[in-house]
Amino acid sequence: MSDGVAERSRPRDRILETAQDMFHKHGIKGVGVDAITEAAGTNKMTLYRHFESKDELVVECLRATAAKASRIWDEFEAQHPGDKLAQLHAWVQKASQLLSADSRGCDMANAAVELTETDHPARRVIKELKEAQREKLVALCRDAGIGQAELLADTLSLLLEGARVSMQSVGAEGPSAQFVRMAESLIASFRAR
Amino acid sequence: MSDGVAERSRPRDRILETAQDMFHKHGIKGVGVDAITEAAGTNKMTLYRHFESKDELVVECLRATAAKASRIWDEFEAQHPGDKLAQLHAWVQKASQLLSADSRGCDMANAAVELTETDHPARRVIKELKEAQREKLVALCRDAGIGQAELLADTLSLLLEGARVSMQSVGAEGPSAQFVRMAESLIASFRAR
DNA sequence: TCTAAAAGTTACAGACCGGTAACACCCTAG
DNA sequence: CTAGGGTGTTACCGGTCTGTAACTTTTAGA
Repeated sequence: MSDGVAERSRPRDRILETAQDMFHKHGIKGVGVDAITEAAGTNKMTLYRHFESKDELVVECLRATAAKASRIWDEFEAQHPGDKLAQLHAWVQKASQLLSADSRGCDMANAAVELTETDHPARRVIKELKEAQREKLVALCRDAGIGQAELLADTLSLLLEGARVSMQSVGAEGPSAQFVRMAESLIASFRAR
Repeated sequence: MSDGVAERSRPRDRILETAQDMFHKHGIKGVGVDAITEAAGTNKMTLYRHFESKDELVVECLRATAAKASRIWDEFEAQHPGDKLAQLHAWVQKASQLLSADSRGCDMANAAVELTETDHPARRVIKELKEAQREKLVALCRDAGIGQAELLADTLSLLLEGARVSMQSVGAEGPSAQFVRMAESLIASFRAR
């Protein structure tokens, strides 16, 4: 009898994974630590033995999701070794998959919207992780031989960020439905210069 | 002795205006009705005499901000009567002003991120108001003589939406700093077709 | 098997939340 | 002047939240 998400692993791992899922679905302020621990098949005391506060748990969740995202970049390299342009197209393809169905968008962006306290510990790591992702995309564009790599990377970033939040306000049939077409024609346009 | 935001107007108006400001700054779940009424120079009972719940207050706030935004479109027409292309450039200019300093982005998008309950009354109006804004921009692009008006409007929408959320995660010096350049070169590119 | 660490259990503190009841007040229209 | 609606005040309800204390049970390793 498995608890679905929560297999019999170490409680800390179960809490981290369950928290990621619940924060994503219901928002950070929309889910309490009691609900997390119950869904993870453990209890509140155990959570507070592994994480010094809910805020720190949030930080760890964001780091974990960023680590998962980072692994996707490794797949790009594995699928198209050395072919940076193909990897860029793979990025577009992967990004478009994030826009299907009922996804609730980017956890880091959502957290930035939700956690308005300017001194919240998560704000630091959100900025760090987002900047790291940006530099990865810039490097990919540059290595793909595109002249204005920073500008293309930033444009693609904003398009994706916008598409992921647009989905949450008007749904997947809104402007975000055209993401792939926008991104591909942008890349073509930049390559033509 | 004026209370800053809260002049001596009708309590309902003060509550509405104060709530808009506080929801924008601290988020919806980040501010309680007590804090709103206190800042508005009134009390909780008066709030509940004018709004049947906090959720309904949120809805009214979103409608109010949308109405303000709608007034800006009238300015475009007033400043450049009949010249739809100039109005489109004015839109870009106005949009870029939303990206300066420490703005917390679009209230409707933020609310969509924050209010994860699928049956929240605000979700209806967010979708309605966002779709209305989209159609306005599509019409503007079309009337400006651009062929693929829908695609340009959607691209500009996603860019702005992305820029406004990017600001909240990495700040105004991130990708959103290039918004004007992106938007203008997009418009030029669409016009050249 | 014995031991020590990890995990579970129960109860609780203190704060905040949305929302309501009852009552006193004030200000304006008639 | 008076009546009545809008407003202010205080107190309260029931619920939820993060975080902690004290204690018991389970688990894993030597």
